Amino acid sequence: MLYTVGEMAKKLGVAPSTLRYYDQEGLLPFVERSSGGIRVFKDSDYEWLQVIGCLKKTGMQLKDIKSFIEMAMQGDETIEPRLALIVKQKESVKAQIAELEETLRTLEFKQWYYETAKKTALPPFRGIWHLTNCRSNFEKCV
Amino acid sequence: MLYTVGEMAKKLGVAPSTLRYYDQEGLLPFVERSSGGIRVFKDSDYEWLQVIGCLKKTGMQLKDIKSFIEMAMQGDETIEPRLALIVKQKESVKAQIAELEETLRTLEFKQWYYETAKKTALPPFRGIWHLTNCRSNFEKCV
DNA sequence: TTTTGACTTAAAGGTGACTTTAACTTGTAT
DNA sequence: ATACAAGTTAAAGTCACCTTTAAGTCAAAA
Repeated sequence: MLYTVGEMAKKLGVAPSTLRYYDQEGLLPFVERSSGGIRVFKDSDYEWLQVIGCLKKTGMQLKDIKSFIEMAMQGDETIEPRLALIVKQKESVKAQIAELEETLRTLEFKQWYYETAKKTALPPFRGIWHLTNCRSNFEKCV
Repeated sequence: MLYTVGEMAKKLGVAPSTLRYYDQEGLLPFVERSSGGIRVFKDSDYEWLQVIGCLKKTGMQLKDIKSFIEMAMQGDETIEPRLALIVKQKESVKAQIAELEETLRTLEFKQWYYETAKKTALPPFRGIWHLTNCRSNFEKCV
């Protein structure tokens, strides 16, 4: 199965210009061209693009994704550094999750605060600190 | 306790230029000035800045944080929309966590793949699909 | 009082990731 | 054969978020 840039973009849910930009930036060295110069995407290219998408979701920059793709194109001799990079990204994603969970807890406290303020028509906490599940690093209740 | 822009920046772990930029963008309407025009940060301003930091961590844009701050400056009459916004951000953060957890699972599979490839010096999966904990939305093993 | 370091502003510069534009080409459908 | 949608490129534009620069001011210490 073969695809034009527009078809592949649709399949991925991105703009065609995004794929052209990635190609220009050297992220798509695997994509071939027709005799007339038109990009021809294969199913295996879709899988490459899924890898790019996965790395992007980890917050990796395009230039680093490019390096990864270049390594992968080299073949099995680059398995070690690629593995190292995957492990590094795993740790990064774990840290991002931990930070978002902390942020979530802060938001939950703020929600509780606003809901209490609404009910009582007064700021909460008039000597009831010990009753609340409030956060140790307590912040201004805005 | 009072702070200059440099001291507050240090306390927050950001560049002084960042605080000046936020002020310029209208995110810090609460910060007062000395007679000579120097910004004077109070402890309560630190707490405002923590709120800004929290919202930034949810991925909110500066212009939306500005709206939130402006509402909070209005007082209790804006509690309802502020609560709604907090709840919305909570959902957004939950979705971000879910996506990162999915990404993490993909990375874990890739790590397993590379480690197996290293051991066997051959790509994994030669009829052993059913033995693996591999992902249903299987991707090219790059 | 003078020095010195940190402050002030407006304006320009930088970065990352695209998107848009303009002029042109390709390739399929009638 | 011709039209036409969708492809091509280089270059410029956009957006969010800062950072840097330049020229000048403030205020605490020597």
